[in-house]
Amino acid sequence: MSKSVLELTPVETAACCSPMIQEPLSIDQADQVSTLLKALADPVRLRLMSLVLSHEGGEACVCDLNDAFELSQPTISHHLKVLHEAGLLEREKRGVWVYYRADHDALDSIAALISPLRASR
Amino acid sequence: MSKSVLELTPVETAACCSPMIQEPLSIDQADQVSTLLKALADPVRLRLMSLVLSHEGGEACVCDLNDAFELSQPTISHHLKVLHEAGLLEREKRGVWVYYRADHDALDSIAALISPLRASR
DNA sequence: CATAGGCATCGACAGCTGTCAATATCGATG
DNA sequence: CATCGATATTGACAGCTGTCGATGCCTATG
Repeated sequence: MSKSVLELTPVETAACCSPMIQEPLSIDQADQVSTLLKALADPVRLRLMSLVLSHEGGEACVCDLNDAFELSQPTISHHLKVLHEAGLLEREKRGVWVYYRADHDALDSIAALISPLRASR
Repeated sequence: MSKSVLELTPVETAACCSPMIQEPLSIDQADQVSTLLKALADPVRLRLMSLVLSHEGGEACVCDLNDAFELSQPTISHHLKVLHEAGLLEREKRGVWVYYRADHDALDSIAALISPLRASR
């Protein structure tokens, strides 16, 4: 999933407009976007994303992430898996440690839908 | 809930930065944002939002919305209630009909978090 | 090669979620 | 005031989700 999930027509790509304002989302578009939003719509996973994004180098080791929560290690591992399978986090194993970094294509897919709603009246 | 749910410091409001990049989300911020995202993270509710947003006048009658889905009337009513209670849709009864329109403050709260992620790297 | 530690997977379980049929509510209208 | 039509509420149920303890896998290191 290296390409943006949400395919936009030229009209939809215009600065002012989003598929959500320009015209109703198709069923397929809604399914794709909701998959991404479901992955993000959890307080633990939001904090995981923000920890990775704000960490130096834009990546964080699982060991660091575990320490930021009062949750069991399997639970954090589960949340990281959800984010990874949704395409929001990339995983890289280096030696004993596993590092996660944000996948900006997936973030773009969400932002492309949500951002244009901001300025509209 | 007429005020933005997500309070931003001046630094966070700067054009380039989001709380998610600038520094990790607080637990409270994550809880608030995830509440909004949970309401939005459903294909039916995404389509409902887009139908309301793209409808002329920025509002839509429940009767129109029901016709757009092959779901029972109580199910659509349930989804509208979820969006309304999350603060994403405003409800107004006029005569026999009920009209829904988007609450742009709530949409701003989400966009303020997500939009800045778009340009980053 | 035995051990230790970092991380993932498995199995279980309580709680939440989406859906529907049935029913209630409420305003318009005859 | 009796009825009808537009929405909401209720109750029920299957399926999904977040969490944990136990366990497995893999890599470094002695």
